[in-house]
Amino acid sequence: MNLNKNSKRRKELVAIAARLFCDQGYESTTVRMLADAMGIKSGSLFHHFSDKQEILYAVIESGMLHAMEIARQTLASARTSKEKLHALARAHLSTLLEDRDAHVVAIYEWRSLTQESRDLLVELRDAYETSWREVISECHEAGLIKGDQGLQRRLALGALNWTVQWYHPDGELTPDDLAQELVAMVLREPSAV
Amino acid sequence: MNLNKNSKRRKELVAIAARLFCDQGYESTTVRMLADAMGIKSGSLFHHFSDKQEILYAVIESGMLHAMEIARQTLASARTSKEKLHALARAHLSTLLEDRDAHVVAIYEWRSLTQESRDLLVELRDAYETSWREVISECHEAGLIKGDQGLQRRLALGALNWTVQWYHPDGELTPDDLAQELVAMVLREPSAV
DNA sequence: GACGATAACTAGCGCTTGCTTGGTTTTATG
DNA sequence: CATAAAACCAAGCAAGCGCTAGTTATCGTC
Repeated sequence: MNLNKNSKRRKELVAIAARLFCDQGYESTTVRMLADAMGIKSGSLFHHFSDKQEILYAVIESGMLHAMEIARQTLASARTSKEKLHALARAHLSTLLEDRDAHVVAIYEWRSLTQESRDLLVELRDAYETSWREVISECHEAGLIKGDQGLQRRLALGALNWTVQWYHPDGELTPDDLAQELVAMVLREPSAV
Repeated sequence: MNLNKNSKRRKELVAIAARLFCDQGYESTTVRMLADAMGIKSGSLFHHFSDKQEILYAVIESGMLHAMEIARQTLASARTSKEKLHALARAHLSTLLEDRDAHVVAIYEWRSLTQESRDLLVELRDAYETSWREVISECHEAGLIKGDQGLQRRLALGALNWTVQWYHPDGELTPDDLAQELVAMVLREPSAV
């Protein structure tokens, strides 16, 4: 089996798997379907991945790493704590759209990961959410908002994650509108949309 | 096959199926597992349901019907539009907790329904969301809030539905705390928690 | 106590699943 | 241009899948 996790070929395969897992679900996607979509035979799949679950892990991990990178970049150019909150919301929506397949899979197929894989990914997610924790904490220190920070963070992230259920970027609402409205809700400011 | 959809026995079986589907996912739950948990043999399952997918449909339908009933009751005793919004949020959280299995299944296993089943359940869900549409519209007419009503409804329902991911009622936060905070966010009032 | 209806059982069919094996072709590198 | 590594293929195994067919127990009703 090829162990090079950063090979270009592997990334292609992971993206293809993400699409199938997103469209039909992990359990309903067979290794034969995956292989067909990848243009190889099902046996060849196991040259790239040790088993089917590892493909799922790779899909979710790639989505999370990408999300963290985008958040880091977007956050870099934000000054005030309100700007930072907006930056996080905007970055979150960006990855949810750009990398939709992987994130839908992360949300829906968590259960199919082995415990070991789950533990690894929980670490990644916690690292990501730390940015949110810090920024919301800043908003509190700046006096922009009061109350339970953990609750506010979870309600906000919930509202954002749920957008994969209904949001299509070809409508009237832009991702920026969504981010604006969410920040307004969290900071209890009048709606700007 | 037994066609009586309201039999007590069938409701028991549906509740058991809900638990297994919630814990392991629809595709990963075999008819043999279901039958074991029900205390019958796998063949006997098909005396009660025509196929596996019908069990999934029954689980989700029961959760939705229950949610609508709770919402109807809770709404009846609310007077002001703010009270109504709180009532809806509280009712939503109640069913999410009381009937957690069914709602988790509804969220995660939607994809495994046949198109026909999905269409039927979409009608139910739309009927339910109409309550939300009406109440949020009332809040706007009362001048409590401005902006895009559909966006606000979706962000609110998203935040609520996402609670199944993290909320455990044995912590410090009560469901009422959650409802209060959500209403405060939607109506842009200071946090009360 | 015979009857129909309900609910359960036994046995297994036909097919699909994830994965393995053993060997061949392609690609990259010194 | 020789060689190793990477990529692929054809074939198939063992296990498990949803579901069916035919049969037997249980129960209220006349």
